[in-house]
Amino acid sequence: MTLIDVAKVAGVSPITVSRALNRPDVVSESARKKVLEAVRVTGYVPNMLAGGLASNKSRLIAIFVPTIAHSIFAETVQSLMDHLTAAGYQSMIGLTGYSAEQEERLLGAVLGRRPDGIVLTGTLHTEQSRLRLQAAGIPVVEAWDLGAAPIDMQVGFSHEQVGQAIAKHLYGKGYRRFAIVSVDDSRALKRSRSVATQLQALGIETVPMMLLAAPATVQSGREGLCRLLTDGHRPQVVVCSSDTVAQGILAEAASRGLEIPGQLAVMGFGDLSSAAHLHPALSTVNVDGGRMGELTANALLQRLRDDECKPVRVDTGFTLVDRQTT
Amino acid sequence: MTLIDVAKVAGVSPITVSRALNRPDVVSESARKKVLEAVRVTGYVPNMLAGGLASNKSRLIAIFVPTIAHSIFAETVQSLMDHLTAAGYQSMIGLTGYSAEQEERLLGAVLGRRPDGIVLTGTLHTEQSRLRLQAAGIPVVEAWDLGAAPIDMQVGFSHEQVGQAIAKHLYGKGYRRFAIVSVDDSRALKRSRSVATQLQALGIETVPMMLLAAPATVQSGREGLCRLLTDGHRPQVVVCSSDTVAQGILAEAASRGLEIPGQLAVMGFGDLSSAAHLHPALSTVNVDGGRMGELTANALLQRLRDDECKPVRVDTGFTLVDRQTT
DNA sequence: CTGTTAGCGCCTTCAC
DNA sequence: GTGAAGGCGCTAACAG
Repeated sequence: MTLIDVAKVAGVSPITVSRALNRPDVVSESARKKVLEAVRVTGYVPNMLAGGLASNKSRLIAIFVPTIAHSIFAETVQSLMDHLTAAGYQSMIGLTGYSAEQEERLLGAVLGRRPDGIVLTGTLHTEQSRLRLQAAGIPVVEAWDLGAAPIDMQVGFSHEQVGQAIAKHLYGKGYRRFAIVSVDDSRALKRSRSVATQLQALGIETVPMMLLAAPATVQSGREGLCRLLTDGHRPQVVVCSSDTVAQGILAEAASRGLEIPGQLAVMGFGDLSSAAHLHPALSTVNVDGGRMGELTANALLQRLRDDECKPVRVDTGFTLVDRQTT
Repeated sequence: MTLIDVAKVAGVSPITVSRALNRPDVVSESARKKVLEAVRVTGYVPNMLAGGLASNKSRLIAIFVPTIAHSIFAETVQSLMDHLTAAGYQSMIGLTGYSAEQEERLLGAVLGRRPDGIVLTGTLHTEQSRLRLQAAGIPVVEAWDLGAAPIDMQVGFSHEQVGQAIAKHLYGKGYRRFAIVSVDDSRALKRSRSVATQLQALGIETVPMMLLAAPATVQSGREGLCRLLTDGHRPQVVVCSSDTVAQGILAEAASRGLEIPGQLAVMGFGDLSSAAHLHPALSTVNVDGGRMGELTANALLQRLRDDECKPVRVDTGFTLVDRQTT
């Protein structure tokens, strides 16, 4: 079934069918009716490969995420996809979480589909990849960060500020013996280092930090606490690089009979909607992933409509939620 | 940058470039080298829209999932995508979790990309959608179920058997006062009803069942237990339609000071890798989502290679894990 | 092993 | 408001 078949059935020229489907307002009422009816009768499904080739527009947005399972970005991606779908765009998810080599292959394959735009949630691992992205000449939004040297647009927050907020808040509550359990990922490290730096500025000399291999798992969180205690550290509060790590800490603490937050307070980090029920006394820094997805979609769609509009840079902020009674 | 540019640089004809890239084995060593070098120099990225249009093969697999955030299918999708990527296919995720109307539009849009195959994880909501899928004439795999009237291939397990296994196991442990908290989703209902039916066969007359609106959330799980208790039920064990619901039950039980599993035992259901750390005494029926993804990919890839191979129907089974000490 | 020819299904441009 | 011609970038089929 092609446009031509539909045109024959409708008794108009192929181009009129195309217009009736893509720019209904530019076609007469009667022509549009005939075409729509013919589409219904024939069960015609427009071929977007052909359409994209001819128009040089794919109506496709590529979304890069480190992983999809238990991802801190899940809400963002869901919301982003919803908003893009509503605007008539489709999304293609690329999983970057593995080797840098695989990431480059993936980028090549995705770029081959000629997406109209690209969203990055995690970070691209190689400079080469960043260059190819730039070379593609399409709008790019980096989400979940507000780092230096943006490729194009950014929608996110400052990981340094998160770390500072955590340090100040916990210090203000009177804690003096800290520990950090962090995944070895660039943004997680930004937050963790910022916590340590700020604590030092407040006079806390030593802040033991356990570094775990990415990706974060509950299991690695458990191990983090184990090693901390084995090494002889006795923190009053553990700052985690993510809620997943925090969950591991909580599980390990439970199995050791440690009272939360009395004997050990825990601070997590993650998406607003995912952490709420992990533990009644788990404090967290929350980010609204859904909103970030929406803002990302808006930034992209605006640029897609108006190529010359100024590049967006949105600070979505974050919220420190204290659930500790102490 | 087009194939023709590369051909000029390499000093061969366009078709040789095409072949060097797509079927390297049918091209001479020297030609291949020249082409690869020219590709490197030019930074050429093949246009898959054009390629797909010409060859009538998109190297694209569509994956339909109800939702991506906190999804029971996350591991399956991740694994599936990994395996498809390794085989040179890209995946396009469609989110079906909302209105039936939206689902039909989505299906139309996705079919417009001419995917080479389709994977369904959740169920399609309308008959119309099923028909369009059949009409597309491409391989379809339904995952996470082994229901009657398969569209094409199936990789999954029997939800009825899950229900029966749960009922028999808990009855065998001596429980006599049951309750079910289930989400209102076709497969969840299959499991929950099967539990109730089997319990009745074992002589348990009344099994109160709380039905919650989909999608399952931790919050709805909490409410399920609240309503159960408010209604005067005092179950020894609550069977949940998913781990997410179970998590809600656990949270609510904790806030009421109910001992798990002494005062209230809980049975969940879900993916192997996600439930492990929710609660030390949470029993579950586990399904290996990663393996299901792999088997799904294999079924699809095999069919894609050999169009005439017999349609696959794989029972992946499930595992009942009892973590209760009682 | 390599090249030529033709066309995939649609949209752009320009004319009416 | 509608149509005719041409081409988007690539590959199938056939020829050499």
